[in-house]
Amino acid sequence: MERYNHREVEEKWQNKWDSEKVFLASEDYSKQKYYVLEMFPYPSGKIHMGHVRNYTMGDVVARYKRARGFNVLHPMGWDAFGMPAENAAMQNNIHPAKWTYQNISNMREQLKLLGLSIDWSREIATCDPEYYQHEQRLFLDFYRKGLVGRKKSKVNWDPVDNTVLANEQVIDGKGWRSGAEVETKELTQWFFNITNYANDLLSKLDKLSKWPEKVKTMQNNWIGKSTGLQFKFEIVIAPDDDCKTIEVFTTRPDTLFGASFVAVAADHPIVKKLEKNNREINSFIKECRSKGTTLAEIEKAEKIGFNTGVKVKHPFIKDKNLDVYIANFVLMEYGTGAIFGCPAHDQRDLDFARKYDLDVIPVVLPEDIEKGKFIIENEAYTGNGTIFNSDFLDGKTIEEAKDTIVERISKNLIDGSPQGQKKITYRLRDWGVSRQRYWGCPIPIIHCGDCGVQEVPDDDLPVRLPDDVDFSVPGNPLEKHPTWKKVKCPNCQKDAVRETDTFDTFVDSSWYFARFCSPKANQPVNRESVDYWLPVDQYIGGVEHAILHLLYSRFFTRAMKETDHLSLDEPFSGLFTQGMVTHETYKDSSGNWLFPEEVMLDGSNPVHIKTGDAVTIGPIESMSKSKKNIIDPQSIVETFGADTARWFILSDTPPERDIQWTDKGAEASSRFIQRIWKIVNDGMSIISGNTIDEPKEFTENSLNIRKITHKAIKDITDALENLRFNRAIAHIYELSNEMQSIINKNKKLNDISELYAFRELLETYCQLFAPMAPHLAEECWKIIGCNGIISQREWPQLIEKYIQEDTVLIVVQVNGKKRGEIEVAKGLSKNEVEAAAMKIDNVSKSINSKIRKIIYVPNRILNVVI
RNA sequence: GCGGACGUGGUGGAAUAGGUAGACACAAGAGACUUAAAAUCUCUCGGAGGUUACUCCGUGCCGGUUCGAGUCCGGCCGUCCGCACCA
Repeated sequence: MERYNHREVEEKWQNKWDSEKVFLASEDYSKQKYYVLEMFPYPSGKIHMGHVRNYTMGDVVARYKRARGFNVLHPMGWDAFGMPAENAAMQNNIHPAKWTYQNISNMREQLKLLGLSIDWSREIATCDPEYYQHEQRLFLDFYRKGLVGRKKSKVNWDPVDNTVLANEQVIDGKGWRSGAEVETKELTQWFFNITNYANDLLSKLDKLSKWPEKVKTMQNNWIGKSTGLQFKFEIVIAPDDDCKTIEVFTTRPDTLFGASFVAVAADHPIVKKLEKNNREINSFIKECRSKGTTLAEIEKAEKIGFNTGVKVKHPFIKDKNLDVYIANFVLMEYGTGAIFGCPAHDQRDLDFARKYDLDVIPVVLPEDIEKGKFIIENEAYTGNGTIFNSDFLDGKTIEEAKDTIVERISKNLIDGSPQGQKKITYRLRDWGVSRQRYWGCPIPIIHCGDCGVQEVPDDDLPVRLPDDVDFSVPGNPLEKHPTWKKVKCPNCQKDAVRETDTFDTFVDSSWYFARFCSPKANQPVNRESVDYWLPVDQYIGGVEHAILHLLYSRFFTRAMKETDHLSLDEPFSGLFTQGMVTHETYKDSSGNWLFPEEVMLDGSNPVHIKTGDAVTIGPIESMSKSKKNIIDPQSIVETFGADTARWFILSDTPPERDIQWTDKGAEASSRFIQRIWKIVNDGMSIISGNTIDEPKEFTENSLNIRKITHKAIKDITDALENLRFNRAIAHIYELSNEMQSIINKNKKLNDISELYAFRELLETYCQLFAPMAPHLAEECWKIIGCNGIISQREWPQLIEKYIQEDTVLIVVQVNGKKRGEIEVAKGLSKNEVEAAAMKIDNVSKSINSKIRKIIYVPNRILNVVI
């Protein structure tokens, strides 16, 4: 027997699959389809272990479903627009397109080495005008349907580089390149009106039964539906005569009598008026903005406020006025950008009240506390109770009080309209898609001084990115390009300018799954194709996309339905979110990170290979370039082969959890690949290579072999159906151990039924591990003399009768503790099992008092309670 | 800060419906084969006690429900992820 040579074998079968077109999806729409998709990669240059994990999982599903007879669509493409290409252009003076396409071609080669069963004929890259022209078409279709709008929004502005910064480019409030203090600036930008669908996106989550609960919960919270009261405070002391009211939103109208202040966002319209001739307010607002633009930063920042001097009238307490503060924790994006604060029953309001010495008036009394003894210290009371200190609400429950307030306030009229009404608010905001960058899909709009916003006419699509761009000066190259933006207005033919913003790359990835169905269609999608292939049956990717990408895709699907491109709402019927790949980290004595290949073990002490210096092993973290704890998949594939890499990445760790890459584990996987090869070869020799027709009768021994075979079919099929790849592999190990022991016990099999049973086992074995280690499986299939390509074989059929047992093992407990076990015929009565159990010495010994009751779970457990 | 998850031997993990905790693997140790090594094959492997039979303890911590809890409930501790311009 020759040692298994992964280099030769893997290349051979990859070529064979290619030349036989084994993995092309069929356009025969009468077949039952299965669409499996992994989130497509950003072409950063090299594949990483996260990709290996993601694409291997998808590949196992694709191969398994193909074997189950489905017409499988398993495509691959590139999320090819984005900032890194522009950074490369600036740093290395290489054109973003050139950089991107080099990376794509490099990564494509690397992916091919993994032996993925991908239909490469459908490959797409989002930076290709062939792709993005259709995105422009979709944008215009959405625009006409009112799904697109323009509004002002804030961006991070680097005043030195004169450029907009992404959140990740702002480090400690400073620009990453210039180091300048980042400012916030308002720009008019394009938005998709995702909030139109807020309720639909929320309510249809329930129907996504094959999505992880946690992702649905996260989306649910993200959309953040809340029902409350929106009402106007009348202003008593105003900044000017135009300001008559401030409108607030609250989910706790029942606490209105506990209100002690009103707070507005720093960019509330009223603040803009106040700010004009007030230096103090001006500097306060600057301070608010310096705390950062992300939600996390804002909410982590210390709660600060500024008393504006404006006062409003309490709607129900005569002569009571509330001070209006500007507060950094009130957000313009949510509700009305203004709130009333009830410190006794909201922690944030309480912290604020303590800081500025405001009244704390409790209005909800907990059930078990007396009125006089209920004191709020430093913890707000948010629980249930009875309303008090609240005039006409006293004695009511929270719910009753809410209803009463809503009713009363809607009857108050201000200038003839109700002072307030019940209102549903969402946390979800419209999706800002404008980016002031070059390497993205141009937004197909023309701005005319006279006619305003104009669509680019259909005949002029696509709007292509210019090739000749200059990255030597900071800022958007499209803006700075000498000619590109200069066009005639399609309406009046006068001079006009193109929109120089490009799309957020999330737009590109919000519909690529639909494009894969008909990647060459001359409209965004071909209706017949998408109607057949969509939805994606199994989508697999990182949990970091649980909210944005998935929500945007769900929105796009709805918008494409409304514009007659699709006929469904939900793009992904099954979703799986995989964990990350982690590795130990290493640091040298001066605290520099080291690559794993720079470290070796001297005895049990890690040392630097070159210098011999001691190395500290740090915590296990997800692989990242900055910490250098990365393992290059290509070198793993070269050393051990693709099957080993695939095997390791699927073994042991459940797919949704983080997996730790270890050298030992990779070596063990490699050894196991060799072991399979040996078992198959040894197996062939104990049946002397025989092929036997199915005999009429089976010996006990051969029935045992068939039991092993069919038990394995059941276990591995179950595991794969549920994406429990680690368990599928554990069952392969188990099966291998069984086969090993048959081989050890029998130098040669002679009985016809045993020969038949063992050959069945050998063939089944190869088929069962084929989705995980496909190259090895093809080669083994050939060695055992089977024809054709195993990747095209039908999945082995489970025959139930071979795995049926007539006896069961029943555990006998006394007071819940195991005291023995008995093997009895299946389906025995409680009395019979009881009698058998009492015969066990250890059981009768431990029953030292009267039996109180006996619990019997048929065929499982008997518990004697004394 | 808000939201979401996770926590089981030296290690990764298994336990599908509340019913034998530790499948399978890694590491470690012992043995067989070999002139030797590698490879391969076989066995042991949560802790404590006991010659064996077996007993007690044990799934982050504290409490609860139950005949029975890794699994369900309440509270805590720890770790990780997301937070709208990274993709």
